[in-house]
This record gives sequence, structure tokens and C-alpha cells, in this order.
Amino acid sequence: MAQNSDEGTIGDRAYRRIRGDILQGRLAPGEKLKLDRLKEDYGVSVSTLREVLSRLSSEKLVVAEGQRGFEVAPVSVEELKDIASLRLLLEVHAIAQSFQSGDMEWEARVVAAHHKLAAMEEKKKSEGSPDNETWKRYDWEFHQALISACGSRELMETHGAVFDKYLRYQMLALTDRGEIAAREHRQLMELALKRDAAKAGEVLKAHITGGVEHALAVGRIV
Amino acid sequence: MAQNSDEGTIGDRAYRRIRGDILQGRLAPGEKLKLDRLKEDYGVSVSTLREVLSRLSSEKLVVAEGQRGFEVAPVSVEELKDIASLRLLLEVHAIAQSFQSGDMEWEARVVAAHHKLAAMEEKKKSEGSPDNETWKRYDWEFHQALISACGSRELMETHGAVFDKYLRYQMLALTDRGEIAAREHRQLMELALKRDAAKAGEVLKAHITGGVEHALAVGRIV
DNA sequence: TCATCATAGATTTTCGAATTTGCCTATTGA
DNA sequence: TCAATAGGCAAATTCGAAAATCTATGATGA
Repeated sequence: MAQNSDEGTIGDRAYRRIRGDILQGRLAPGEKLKLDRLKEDYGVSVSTLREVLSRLSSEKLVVAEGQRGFEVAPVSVEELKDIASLRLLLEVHAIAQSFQSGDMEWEARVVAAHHKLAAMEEKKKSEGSPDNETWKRYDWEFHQALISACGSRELMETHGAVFDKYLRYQMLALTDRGEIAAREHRQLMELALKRDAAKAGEVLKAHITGGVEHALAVGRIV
Repeated sequence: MAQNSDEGTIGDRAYRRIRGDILQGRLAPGEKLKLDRLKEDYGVSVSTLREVLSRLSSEKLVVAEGQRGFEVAPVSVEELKDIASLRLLLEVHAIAQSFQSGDMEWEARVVAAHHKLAAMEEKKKSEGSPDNETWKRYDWEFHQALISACGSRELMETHGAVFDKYLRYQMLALTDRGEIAAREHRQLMELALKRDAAKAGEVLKAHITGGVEHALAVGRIV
């Protein structure tokens, strides 16, 4: 069975690793990405690295200026708010579409994704936070499931890209709102089954703006 | 004075050329992009080419599957409709924001962009269509100007990416609706000055869906 | 006849070195 | 003292060749 981190070319694997390191904050915002150092750290050649960094710069996770090399994209409260409001726009619209045309398979996906996420949230409450990475993946999978019946591949991919950037801020702030977020997730699932898109939009708005405020309150974002 | 096509590294120039060739349809949808041939055509080495193609594949203008190389992203009526509806979502929202907070500078940008576009549309009507490329750029600049006061960099960049993909379909269909589109452009400018976002949204919807229908009617999209 | 496997050719992926460019420091001249 | 310039070093960019992978063709055996 092909492990995710084993499949694809060397370049693909390096891409996933570096992308993950940026999203998780292991590569800090604004950090200079010197080719020679990365070559050591990730064990690939400079050409392959450039390929990877080019991809990431077109996703705006890395900035490439002139012929002065690459660095990790900086963060700012302004951008966080901006990303959050774009996520809200896309996700509210996608939810409305999804709620309208979702079938039983879709409901099953939503319930299943919520089950995994809720279990993780429960575990976090009792044991602290052992594995931020998989928790965030479950969060992603749940929101992805909610909109998975929207019928638009473009919308889902664009939403995914924005969501990942949003996630980077959450990881950088090392913050989560625990029970509040868990309750909102449950509400979203229930509203999905009731097909109440209007109410779901409101909950989502509270969910996202709440997440932003909480991240800013921690004050780790410059 | 640095010409656009002269600035940046060799890689950047190749990127712009290849991207343009895809958008203009000179590189056909689905076409296999063999490294050796491109090496000749664009006069750069394989490593540089891969870097360029990686960037383009993260923009979904080329697809890169496994270790079987690259090809120009295919087109489909389904994707055209999908892209159009995403463009509509983003642009309607951005217009509403922009109309609300646009200042006099913004109005001037809108009027100026419309002036250039209208002149070009007039010229096309009388002389046929000599220069599709700059006409489409003026179209882009006008729509960009309309939303330029929306206050969200993320929204504008995302809209720009979607708009370019939409444009590729228009170029492939080699179609324009001449006077109809010109009239809609004028209406949009006038509504911008009147700050009537609701009506502008309706006109934009007609503008985009009309463009899609017209492109499909020509039947050049598979 | 048909499926399976091996082999050769074509193509992609990866690498390390050569070239180019930018940056810092020291020297010169005013 | 300060501005300007040259030189040297560090880093990024670009290249072409070596290695890995895929694809098409033909041979083998049931």
C-alpha cells in the first residue's frame, strides 16, 4: 500500500514536506530560504528545490523576489482578516449549494467526518493536544465534506487553497477554541442534515471570525 | 526603460511566454508538452522549463501527472460553466465592496479603463479585430478597475486567476459579442458612478452568462 | 490465438557544476 | 568625512549530462 509520503517523485515528496513545514510554522514567516541549506535539510538538489519553491510561490506560501531568492511568505493581521473573509465568502456560498443538492452519500460523508473530528476534539479536551497535525486535517476534512456536494470543482479547489492559508495562521497562533469550536462543528453538522443553509452561514461566520479574534488575542501574529 | 518582456530572469520570461501561449490557444488544450521540443521552441534548458511548468501546473493551466510529464490543461464545457460561475461569485461580491468604499481616485480609474476599452471596441467594430491580445487586456483592466476598491488583496488575486482561465476559453472560442458586450461595459461604468451594486451585479451576470453561451454556440470547445 | 514477459528506445526526473548576479567591504579621490 | 567605485565573496540562476522511469515492440510459451 502506497503511503502518502512515499508516493510520487522525489520532487513531489519534497514539495509536501516543505509545504507542511510552512503550514505548521516549522519554517517561520519571513525566513530566508537558502538553497544550500535546504539542500542539506531535505536531501534534494538545487534544481529540484527551485521547482518546489516555484510551485509554493505561485500558491503565495513563498515569495520569490527578483534574483534574490526565496523566502517564506510573511504574515500580517491584515492578511489574516482578508483570508478569513474570503474563506467565509467561498464557504458560505458552497454550503448553500451543497445543502441544496446533497444526497444521502453526502450526508454520510458529513456525519463520518464529524465523527472523526468530534472524537479528536474530545481527546484533546482530556489529554491536552498531542497531535495538532491530524486534528487540523480532520477539521479540514469536515469542512471539505460539508461543501463536497456543491457541484463545483473550481470552487472546492479555490476554497481548499484559501483554507490552507487560513490554517497556517491558526497553527502559528497555536490556538484553538476547544469546546466552542467543537460546539459550532456539531451545529454545522446538524444544520447540514436539516438543510438550513441560512443558519449554517451564520454559524460559519461566527466560527471563522471567532477563530480570527482568538488567534489575534494570543498576539503571536505580527 | 524596462520592457515587460525583458525584465526578470530567463525563467520569468519563459514563464510569461508559455503562459501567454496557453491563454491565447497557441498551445492547444491537451497538447503534450515534451521537454525537448519546448527546449528548442523557447530556448531554455530542461531544468528551467520544469520550473516554469511546475508554476503553471499549480495554476491549473497545465497538468502534471505522475512521472509522465506535462500537458496543457484540457478544456470542457463543464469547466467553462464552473469557472464562469466562480468568476461571477467573486466579481459580484468584489463589486459590491468596491462600490461602497470607492473614492474619487477609483472613479477615475474606472472611467479611464472604460475609455481605453470602449475605444478599442469601437475600433474593432470598424476595422475587424486586429489585436485580440490588447483588447482582452483592456477588458481585464476594466473589470480589474471596477473591483479595485474592494479592499481585499486576496479577493483580487483570486479573481485575477479565475478571470485568466475564463479568458482562455474566450480566446479559444475566438468569439466576442461586439456591441452587446460594449453596451454592458458602458452600463457597468455608469452603475459604478451611481454606486448601484445590485443592478451592476445583474448586468455582470448577464455579461458573463452571455459570454459563456456565445462561446458555446460557436462550438469550438469540446 | 492470446496473454505474459523481456528488451530497446524515448522521455522524464534528478543531479552537480558552470555561469551570472547581487551584496559587502575596502580603497580612492574630492 | 563622505561619495563613488572596484574587487571579492556569497548566493541564485542556468545548463547539459547521468540516472530513473515509462512505452512500444517483439519474442516466448500455453
